[in-house]
Amino acid sequence: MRVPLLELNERRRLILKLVVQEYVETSQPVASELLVRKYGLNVSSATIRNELAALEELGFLTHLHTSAGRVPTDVGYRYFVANLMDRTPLPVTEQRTIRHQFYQVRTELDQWIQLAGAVLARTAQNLAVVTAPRAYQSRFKHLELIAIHDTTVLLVLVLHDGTIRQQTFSLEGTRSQEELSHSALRINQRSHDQTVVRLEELLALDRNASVSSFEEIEHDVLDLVVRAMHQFEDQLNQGIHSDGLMEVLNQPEFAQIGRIRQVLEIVQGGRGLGSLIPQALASDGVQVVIGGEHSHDEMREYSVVLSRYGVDDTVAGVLGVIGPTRMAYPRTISTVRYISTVMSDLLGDLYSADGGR
Amino acid sequence: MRVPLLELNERRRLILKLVVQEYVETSQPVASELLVRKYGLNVSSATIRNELAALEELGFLTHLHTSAGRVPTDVGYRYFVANLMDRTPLPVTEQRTIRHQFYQVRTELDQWIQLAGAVLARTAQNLAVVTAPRAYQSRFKHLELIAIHDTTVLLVLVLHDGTIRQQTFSLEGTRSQEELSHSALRINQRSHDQTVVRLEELLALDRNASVSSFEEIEHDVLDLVVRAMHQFEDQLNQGIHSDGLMEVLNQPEFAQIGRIRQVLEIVQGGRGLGSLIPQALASDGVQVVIGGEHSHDEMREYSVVLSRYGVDDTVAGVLGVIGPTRMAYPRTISTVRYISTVMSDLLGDLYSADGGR
DNA sequence: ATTAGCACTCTTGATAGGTGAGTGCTAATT
DNA sequence: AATTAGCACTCACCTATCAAGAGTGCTAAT
Repeated sequence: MRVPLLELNERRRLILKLVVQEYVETSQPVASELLVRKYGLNVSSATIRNELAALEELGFLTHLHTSAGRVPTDVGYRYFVANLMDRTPLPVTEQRTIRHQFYQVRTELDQWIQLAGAVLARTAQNLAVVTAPRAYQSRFKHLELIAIHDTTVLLVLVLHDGTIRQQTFSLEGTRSQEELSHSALRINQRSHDQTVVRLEELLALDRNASVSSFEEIEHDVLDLVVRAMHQFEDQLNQGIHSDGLMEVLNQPEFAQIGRIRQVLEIVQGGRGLGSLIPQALASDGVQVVIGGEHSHDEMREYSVVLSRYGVDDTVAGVLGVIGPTRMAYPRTISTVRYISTVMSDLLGDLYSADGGR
Repeated sequence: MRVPLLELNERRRLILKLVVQEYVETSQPVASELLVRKYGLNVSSATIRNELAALEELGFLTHLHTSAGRVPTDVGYRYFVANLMDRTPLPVTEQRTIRHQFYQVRTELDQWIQLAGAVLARTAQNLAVVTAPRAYQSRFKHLELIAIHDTTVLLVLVLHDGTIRQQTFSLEGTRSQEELSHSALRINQRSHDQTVVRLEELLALDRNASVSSFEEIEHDVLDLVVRAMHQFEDQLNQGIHSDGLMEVLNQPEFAQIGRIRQVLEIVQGGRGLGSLIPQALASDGVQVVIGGEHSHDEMREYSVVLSRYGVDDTVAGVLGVIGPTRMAYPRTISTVRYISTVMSDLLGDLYSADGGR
């Protein structure tokens, strides 16, 4: 219905669907005879062969060599995902198991990310990627200064989106914890909910003013804060958490180390992912990019299923799965969709309607 | 000198050394002819063959098959490490490069760990592992309570050893930031530098007292703190940071995915590592365990070079390298040793003589 | 003690033949 | 017009065989 140009009759749709499902399951080229036997089709294998040849002519299937069974092309997978696959959500029992695990560790953001990666990787049997949720514009929320010893101070910076940065720095002289706490209080009062840009303005203004409202140490601390926040924004695409290397090792596609190296490069270097993630952040629902549809050559042999998660226009991250084009799309898509809603719910608890103040 | 039983004459020592070096470099079995040609030995290949046969008889070398060159056994590597290898420290230029990188990111502990892993993996061309430094007994240092919204509060817990834990929790009613800060202050004053055990006693005492010195919310928070600290101590062997998968993929030993899976299991599951790390923590200097010397079967094909790093009896972690027994021991050992001193120095800045108060 | 010489062993790579799975086509059937 | 039985054909895959080459181990000479 959606793509009348590529409309197929019922039988061809069924056959294409079966070929995709069978190939995804067994990773073996699918033969005409097997389809007839396994699925009890009431036609002979010769008929199926004719249909397979037609589907190949139309670009949905290929051959590796003359006497091999059929294998879906990227176009075939795309048609399957768009028109043929069952769109059943994740079984309720699985939903419960997953949600339960998240509520078990309802404590730390980092753990949610780890858990999302682990669950995704295990259920999709592929490599999972999760980015930390990021506020659209990071705002200062709170800082603490803690005397470590003598002249060393630990700065703990809490941003509006819940992320925490810590770093140590050295002072010229010694300060007591009381003095540090006092400085922190003064900074917190003046900087609450400010963006980096605003903080920089504030800082510049104060430096030029004849009577500064900040002490020297407070200036230094704010400098650190500004630098940390900038650094943070630059890291947007960095820090992609991944899991499931063990899983992909079991996929026959990764029997040769060359493929493993490729995937490792994609996940670590992230050139190919780098462009997909902002795209997914800007979209709603689950995005599926199949093999040759990728704009980056290095990803032409892989498929990616991504979804944004987060709270409206407040804070958002991306999670998804990378695997060979021979991927269990229905299951992967519903898992990605479900986990993204769970993560969104969890974030929602953190940032209610008032936007996290 | 050290092991008179296994004392070898000069020529055999030289030949064993050359075989090990040659095999480590080329990963090809070493032939008698090659040794003569490449190293200009003033004897014939037949003589070398006799010596090789003798070294094999003594257990230092093997054969894969009759017409193959010699390969060191684990015993051979051990003798090499103990008696033959050059013990030159890392070249000063490399030392400077490495130290420079650490001072570049002199901010966050997590970054030191990451950097140590990255540098180790790259220079040793193998898998690097780094555990976070842990205080021998974790003590409470400081906590902060930050109002996220309505009833949700972010608890930031700073431990004595510089580690930071964060988690959110919900309150019954609403509290202002001022109230929360006040509670935090009260807890901080009473709990500073206490161990978990002591905190629990304090908490129990206070609960039984007719007039409690803590408010209800403060009890709840302290409960969370105690639980977090316990959880933290249980995690001792967890959270091993690793790096260098890309590196090991280039080693010919890992041409088959079976080996990759093995190594991944060692690093992730850490059964084999689990017993080595406490051992390394309790020792001084660099520990080398070669192949069959491992007590865990799963590690019999790998060698491990580990070193403790840290400050005296205050805080310590472990870092090292895992690779095939065919490993560049001199280089790996000096790198591990050097990076452990750098990390120790950095930690020393954090915990000076007074023990980090 | 050393070494030249040589037989012997075992890997590696190439080649060839056999097998079987699966297609594509043709002609017969419904 | 669609379906199908029948069969030739193709190609990957496996196995066997062979030749070449590398390297050892031994023997006998130095």
